Amino acid sequence: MNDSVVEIGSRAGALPPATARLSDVAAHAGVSTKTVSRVVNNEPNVRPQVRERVMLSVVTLGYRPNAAARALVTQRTHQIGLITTASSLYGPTAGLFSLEQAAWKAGYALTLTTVREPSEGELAEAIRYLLARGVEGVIISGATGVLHLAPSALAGMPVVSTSPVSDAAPNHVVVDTDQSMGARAAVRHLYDLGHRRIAHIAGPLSWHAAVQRRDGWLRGMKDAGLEPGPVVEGDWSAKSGHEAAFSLDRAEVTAVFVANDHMAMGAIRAFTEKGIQVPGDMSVVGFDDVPEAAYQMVPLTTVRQDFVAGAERSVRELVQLIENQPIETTSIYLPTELIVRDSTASVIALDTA
Amino acid sequence: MNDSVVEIGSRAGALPPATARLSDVAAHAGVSTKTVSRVVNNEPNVRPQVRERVMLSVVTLGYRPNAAARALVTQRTHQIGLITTASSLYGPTAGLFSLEQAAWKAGYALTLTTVREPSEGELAEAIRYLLARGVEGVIISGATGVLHLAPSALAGMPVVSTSPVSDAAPNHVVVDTDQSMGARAAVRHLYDLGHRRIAHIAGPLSWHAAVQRRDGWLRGMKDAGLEPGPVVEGDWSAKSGHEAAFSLDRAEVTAVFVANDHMAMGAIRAFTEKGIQVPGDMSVVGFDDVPEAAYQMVPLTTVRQDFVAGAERSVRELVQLIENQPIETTSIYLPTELIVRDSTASVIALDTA
DNA sequence: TATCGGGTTGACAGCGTTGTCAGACTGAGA
DNA sequence: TCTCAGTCTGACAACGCTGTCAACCCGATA
Repeated sequence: MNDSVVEIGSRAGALPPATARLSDVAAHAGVSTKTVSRVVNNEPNVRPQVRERVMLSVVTLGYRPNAAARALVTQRTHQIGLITTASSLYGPTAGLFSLEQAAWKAGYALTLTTVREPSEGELAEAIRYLLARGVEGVIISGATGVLHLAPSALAGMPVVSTSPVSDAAPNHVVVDTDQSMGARAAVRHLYDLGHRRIAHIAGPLSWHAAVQRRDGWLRGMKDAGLEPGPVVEGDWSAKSGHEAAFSLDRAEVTAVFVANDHMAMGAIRAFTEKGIQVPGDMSVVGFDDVPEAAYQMVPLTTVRQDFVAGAERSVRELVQLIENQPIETTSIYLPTELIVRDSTASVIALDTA
Repeated sequence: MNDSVVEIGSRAGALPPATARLSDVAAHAGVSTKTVSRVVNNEPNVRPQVRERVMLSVVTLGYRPNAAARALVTQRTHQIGLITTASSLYGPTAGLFSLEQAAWKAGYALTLTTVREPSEGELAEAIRYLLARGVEGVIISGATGVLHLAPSALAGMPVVSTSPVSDAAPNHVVVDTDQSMGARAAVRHLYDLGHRRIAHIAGPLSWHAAVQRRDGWLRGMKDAGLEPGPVVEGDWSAKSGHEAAFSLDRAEVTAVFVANDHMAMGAIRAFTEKGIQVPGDMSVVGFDDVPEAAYQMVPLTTVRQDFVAGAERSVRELVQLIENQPIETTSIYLPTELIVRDSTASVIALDTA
């Protein structure tokens, strides 16, 4: 007895390669498997002395519970699936790690799945895949327009997504930042600076987020009594922002609301190439507030999203769904924040120039 | 019989909510569970007629195999764990999705884990966590200096990482881009442009990648017979690049090799603020080739890494390790590519200016 | 017709764990 | 000392699947 204590204390070298089972621990400690199970799961009704002896055996044998066996009998896997678009866009990515941390804290593991294109077919395949892995709920992030999820494919599984779903599913919550409000704030900001002709460089309109931002811009223009300027559709990339900006005419437009920061960077670059100064001749507002936005040659005015908060909220809602706790609402929209930097300026300055 | 065929054909409405078991399918098809198992697993020795009947029952009942039960009996989970740093840095992130796709293709699911700080303790915790989840191998990405992995913690589990491991473990392969060579190429490029006083803005030197790039720069300087300029350590962020650049003296230095693109962006911004033109007065080379690097106000000369190739290779090696196939080498270094754009210029132009 | 061999099928055990339930043990009170 | 309630402990079945092995069927051959 004392010997083994010493051995543990000194972190005896190699652990047994083949992992011990509950019954091995039981034999080693001289108790039943059930008692070991109780100790391992921190259940009550075990004499402290026995508990200690069992724990010692657990450590000595390097016992680790077998997740599959446990899942089989408890019918719980404590796994949640994440479906996201396979692109290193800042948005979907930024939330990813917060998602994992939140899931970890809640006692769940994250299984990752990607879809190239958020088509109904690919989505269904991803869901099947996760279902087969035994996940207890799914988070659908970033991608896609309104989701068309065959309810049968989901089999009643809890889902949290950033996009709304066509058929109102029973176990579904939408958690997203309030894209539309963010866009309206951007327009308002430009309006307050005296801009009246404001264009929009949109994201790919197959994305719900892109539609939301465009609609927010439209709404903002209408609210201000302005005629919406031209809209050009990009694909979120700096490259596409660069191209889009080339098609914008300085005579028609004094400001652009761009659907994300990377396109905004491309746009600013394009304006510069055309001899249009930002913000002197043209104001630009981005969206996302990527970390490097503040350190561009022209620090970017942009709309900040709180991806961390979104991720945490998503996990919270999903876990509530999984554990059958009551949920308050089925759609949650998180606030955005306008960050004013140097890429926007008063139109007065322009006119006097 | 015909009835059910029709029902299937018309995609009869709601599927049963509780998922059917193998025995249910067996009963429905009038065969043994073993036969259903054979059909589901595509094993031979089942009469085509029976096979079809079983498949029909599978579809009718909406049967999905129970992963836990399967894992329990086969002792295989087909899950691999990913440990990565919880930051939306471009590098670790860019490979993530390729990793998932490669794993999917190889028939494995990815379980995600993050560590805040790649300390020995956090790493051990993450490994324990993954082990408890039953992963068959682990990929450690991005983070950290030389890994100190207690072999006991790993319990002989296959590991692929981007950083080398202190104790040579038996089941371990390193897959990384050849950071050092990339850095040397950058220095060489600056040298060829006539630069002789070249500084370095390094990443956090707790990162293996940062050390590699700094050492590559040092080596490149030595190879060219140059005295290494000052080194300033950043934290990968644009902000830190901005700060670092402020401490660099134009009188001492005509070029900077920056350890990643985002710091390079911050540095360029800082130089501009100080009235130092890039590339006129100062050449800057980045590292990574982030998508927006080409669309900066000063398009960035940088060293491109192929994250996709790295991810695919990592999965390939890990799967080989898991499936006990022979591996060729225990460390693999992928090539980089120098992308020359506008942030570097000949030093001649500088002198004449 | 009897025998043989291949393809096909099913009975049964077992993977490692937890839930159920009955039994054993304990100390307090009569 | 005996009873009783409460605490502790273990035997056993079950979770859903696959591996093993024996049994069966069939046509071909002797």
